[in-house]
Amino acid sequence: MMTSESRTARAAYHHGNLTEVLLAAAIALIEEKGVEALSVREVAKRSGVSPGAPFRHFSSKTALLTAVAEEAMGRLTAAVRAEMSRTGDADPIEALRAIGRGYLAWALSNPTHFQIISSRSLIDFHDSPRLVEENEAIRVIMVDLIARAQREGRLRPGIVPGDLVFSSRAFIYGVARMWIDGHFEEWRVERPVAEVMESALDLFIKMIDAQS
Amino acid sequence: MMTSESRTARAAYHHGNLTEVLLAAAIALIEEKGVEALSVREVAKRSGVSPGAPFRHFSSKTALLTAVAEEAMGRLTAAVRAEMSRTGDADPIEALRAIGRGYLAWALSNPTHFQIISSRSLIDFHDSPRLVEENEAIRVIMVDLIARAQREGRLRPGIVPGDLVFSSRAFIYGVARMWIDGHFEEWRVERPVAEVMESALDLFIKMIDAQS
DNA sequence: GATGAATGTAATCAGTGATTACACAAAGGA
DNA sequence: TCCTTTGTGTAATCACTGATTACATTCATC
Repeated sequence: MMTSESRTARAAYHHGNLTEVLLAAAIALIEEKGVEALSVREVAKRSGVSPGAPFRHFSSKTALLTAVAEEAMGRLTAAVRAEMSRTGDADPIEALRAIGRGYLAWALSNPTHFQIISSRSLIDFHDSPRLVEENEAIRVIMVDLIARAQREGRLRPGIVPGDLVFSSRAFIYGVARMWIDGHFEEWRVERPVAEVMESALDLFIKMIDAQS
Repeated sequence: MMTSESRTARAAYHHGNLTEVLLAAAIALIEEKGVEALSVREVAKRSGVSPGAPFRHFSSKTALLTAVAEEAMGRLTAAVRAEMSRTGDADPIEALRAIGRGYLAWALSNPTHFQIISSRSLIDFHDSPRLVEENEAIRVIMVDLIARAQREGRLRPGIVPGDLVFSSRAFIYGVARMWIDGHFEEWRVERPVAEVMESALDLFIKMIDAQS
C-alpha cells in the first residue's frame, strides 16, 4: 500500500505527478461535457501525454471514474457535515433537515458528480473502501438521529425508525435524481429549482415530525 | 407520415418488417446484457442484416432506444392502470397507493427498461409525443386524486396539494431508482426487496393520510 | 556506474456509431 | 413491357473508443 506522500514523490518521475493531473483533467472534462463525453484519450491529450499513459495510473476508465467519484463523495459528505454543524444537533429533526438540505444543495450545484457517485455501472463503488465508508458514515448519522427523535417523542406515532431511515434516503435521493435526470420539467415545476427542493424537504420533515 | 399498416406492408420488401425485428432484437439484447452493452451492430447481426441497415429505420442509436422506451413506457402505464383498476378509485388515498404499488412492482421486474425511460441522455424523451403524453397522463391522475383527497378531508392538515404531487413522485422515484442503481445493499436492506418497497410505500401513505 | 523498478511512447487490436456510394427489389405509369 | 421512382439493404469506409503490447526512457538505490 502506497502512502499519499510516497506516491506524490514517485509520480514526479517524468511528468510531475501525472495521477493528480489526470484526475483534475478528468474532472474538468466531465464538468464541461458530461460523463458520457468523457474519454481517456481526451484526458491524456489535455494532460499532454500519450493515449496509453493514463492506464499506468488507472487500470481502466472505470478506475479513473472511481477516483473521480472518491473525490466527489468527499465533497458531498463535507457539504452535508458543514450544513449539519451550521444547524447543530440539539434538535434531531432539525439535524435531519440539515442533512437533506446539504445533500440537495450539493446535488443541485454538482449534478454530474452526483450522477457519478450514484451510479454503480460507471464506477466500482464496492471496490472503493473510501466510497463505502463515507456513504456508511452518513447512514449511521441518520440512524442515530432517527433513533434519538424516537426516544424524544419527536416522531409521528406509527413510524418505524428502520423504515424511516430508508424512506428518508429514498425521498431525498428521488428529489435529487429527478433534478439530475431532468424530470423537473415534466412534473410542471415552474418555480425555481432550489425553492421546489426546499418545499419538498419541508413537506417531508413536517410529515415525520410529531410536533408540527 | 406513414401509417402503421403501410409501413408494415412496405417493410416486407427484402427482410420482412425489419423495423419490428430490430426493436425486438434490441429489447432482447438489453434484457440479456443491459443498456450499456447494447450496440447497433449486434442488433443488426442478430436480425441477420448488415451493420448499416438499422440506420434506415432508426436515424441513430438514440432513436432506436427511444423506440424501446416507448414500448417500455406503454408497459409501465399499463401496469399502473391495471393495479389501479384492481383497487378502484372510491378511496383516493388507496388509489394513490395502487399507483405506487404498480409503479414499484413494474420497476422491480423491469429494471433495465425502467432505467431507459428514466434517462434523458439515452433517449430523446421530449421528441417523443408518446413518451411525454403517457407520462403526463399519470401525472394528471395523481393531481386529480390528490385534489379529491384534499376536498374529502383525507389529507393531513398543512399539506399543500401541489407540493404533495411532486413529493409523492420524488419518493416513489427514489425508491425505484435506489433499486435500479443498486443502493439497497448499502442501505442495509436485508429483507426481500418487494417487502421493503411495500413498507416504504405504506409509511409514505400513512404519513399523508389524515385518517391513519 | 550498473541494476531494476517505475513510467511514458508507439503501434496496434477489436469494437463502436455513423456516412457514403452502390445494388437491388417492388410499384406504378407510359 | 419497359422504365422510372422510391424504399431497402450492402460494402466500404471514417473517426473514434478502451485496452494491450513491446519498447524506450528515466530515476532511486545499491
